[in-house]
Amino acid sequence: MPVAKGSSLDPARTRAEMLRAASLVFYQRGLDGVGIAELCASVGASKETLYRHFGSKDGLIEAVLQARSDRVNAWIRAAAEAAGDDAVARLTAVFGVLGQWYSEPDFRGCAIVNAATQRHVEPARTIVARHLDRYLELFTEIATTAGVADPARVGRQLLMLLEGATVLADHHGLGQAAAEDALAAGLLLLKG
Amino acid sequence: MPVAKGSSLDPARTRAEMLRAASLVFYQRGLDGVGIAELCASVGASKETLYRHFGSKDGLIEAVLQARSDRVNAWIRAAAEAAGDDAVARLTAVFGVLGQWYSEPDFRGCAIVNAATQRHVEPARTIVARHLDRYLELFTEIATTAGVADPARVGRQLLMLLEGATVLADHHGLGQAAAEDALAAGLLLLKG
DNA sequence: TCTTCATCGAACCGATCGGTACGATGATGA
DNA sequence: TCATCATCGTACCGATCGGTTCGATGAAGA
Repeated sequence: MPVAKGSSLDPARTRAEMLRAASLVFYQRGLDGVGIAELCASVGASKETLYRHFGSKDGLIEAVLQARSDRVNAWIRAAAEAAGDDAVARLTAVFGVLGQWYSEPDFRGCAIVNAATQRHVEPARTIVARHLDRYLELFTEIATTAGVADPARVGRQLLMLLEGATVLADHHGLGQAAAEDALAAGLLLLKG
Repeated sequence: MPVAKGSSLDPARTRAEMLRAASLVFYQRGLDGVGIAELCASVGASKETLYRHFGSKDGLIEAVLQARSDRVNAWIRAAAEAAGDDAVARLTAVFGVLGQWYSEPDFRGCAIVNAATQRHVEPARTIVARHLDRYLELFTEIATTAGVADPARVGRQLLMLLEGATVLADHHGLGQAAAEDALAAGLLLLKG
């Protein structure tokens, strides 16, 4: 049998699959660019199931953004920690994975920042603020390790380079080159 | 009499007023966040007039973005040129006006970049690309004047700082401080 | 076996949207 | 004076949207 009619699989599995599909399509076409009905059809679920899991479209969006923020943060953190304790090596590793990301054919900028741009409402603004805070924490650590005079400021400046590089990679076709330029500027900041 | 019923004023004046109102409300609430009917009501015009001037909502959006890009470019250029020929003074002037902008209570990031994020279609992407090109031209000029080794790269890095500072000012409540941090980093880049 | 529960699929709802059509109104220029 | 034109206001259209409801179906646990 292809798909069961009743309770098909693990409910948690269904929920995760919805999150995955929604994350992809929201990122590619925007939060208002895809409807609930189409989204449900794409994962073979019914609206009722979606609304039981997420309550509303905004609830789904919030869950999507939170999951994506967690995933990106883990990804960047892992790259930094795999590079060891040296500040230069860690920063190089971070912009290295960013460069990979920028080069993906479906890259469309930062999904969390993009979403907050489309929905000027509290939940989205809160999630993007926390997302940036986690970046900031990492960059401030790196700046501290590098022994710069004002690690907090250098952390903010590194974060600006990251976000700026993301915008240029998206809207100016720079791709990997954006990450390289940003890294070069970041290394200069670390040297003081 | 409050408002005339027939051809009220200069048609060009009506068009400009529509552009102004649309620019504001699209910026504050997003392209999909405001409908044509409400927009027309807010300027006391009829839908027929709007569609005669702009053809479609997308046509209106395109005109709004183009006008805003021109206005921002002129604003930044004027600030740079008023600062004289010195590279440091010019860069300081540019981030000075950016800091003012970031401090405005209704600041919501770069309207052109935001719009391109909401509409992944060609016209918007083209306008944002040209918008960034004009920034890049200015920053490359400044880098050249400063005598850095690779003015094109430094120009891109300065643009990243601008876009990154814009994102942080919007989503992290940094306001003017974002411009100051970005300027400090930019000055370091100009020194090589 | 019987009950409970998650699920599907489809119908349905009210609201809103972008866009069009039309009659009435008044300003402009011949 | 008369025709032209831009405009308003309103009604209307088809489509789409987020969200709800309901009967049928089947899996899991008592």
